[in-house]
Amino acid sequence: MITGDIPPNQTIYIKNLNEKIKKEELKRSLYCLFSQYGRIFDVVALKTPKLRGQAWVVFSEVTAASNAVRQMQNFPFYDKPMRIQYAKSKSDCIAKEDGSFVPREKKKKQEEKAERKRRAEEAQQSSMANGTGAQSNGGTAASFRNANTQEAAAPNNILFIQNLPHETTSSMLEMLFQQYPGFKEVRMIEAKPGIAFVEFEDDVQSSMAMQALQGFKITPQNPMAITFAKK
DNA sequence: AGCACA
Repeated sequence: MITGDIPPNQTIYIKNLNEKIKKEELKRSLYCLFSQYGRIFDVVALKTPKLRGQAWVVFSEVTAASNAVRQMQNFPFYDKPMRIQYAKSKSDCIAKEDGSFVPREKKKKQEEKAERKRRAEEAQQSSMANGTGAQSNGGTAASFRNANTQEAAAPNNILFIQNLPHETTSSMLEMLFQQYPGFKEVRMIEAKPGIAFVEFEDDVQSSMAMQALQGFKITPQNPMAITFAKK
């Protein structure tokens, strides 16, 4: 198992990222790519010699992180398969929320280790208690994501689009999606307004389109919620 | 390969 014995954490650690991608673009793309699994609090990436090619994505829920670890394992991202694990420690932005944050200063390695351990234990405890602190802002793409958080779909060349205005036509969606490589077709169902399926050649191309158009608003009230279609 | 938050 690639996750080894690292306990579940709401933050995932990603390595084997393409080091040529600029930090800001990398963070944006990771944000888009992983928002399908749940609400993201933060994406951390540094280009220092020790930390390039790696990133942390902080989710609001451990379940979202678990889906992401499973489903996106080895996903080809900028031509390199992502290697994903749970992070080894709690992210600062989480610690700040739950009050356990202590600004770090230079410490000896011994103390550092002890602190790691303490934090990991804390993380497990709080995932047991499982009080959900995330408030949903109903009506946005977030609520659709939440619906999919427990059972996320694996990457697929077909995208499932929700929250479209009922007036949306397939030619409108074609205009939007055909600008991305690998586009094949849009399918809508008369009897089910508000949703659509968009097919691409493969799942790399479909996920690039998903990243680009996630949350796209046809009207201000209708941010698109894009997930992979279920197989 | 590499586990941070400036």
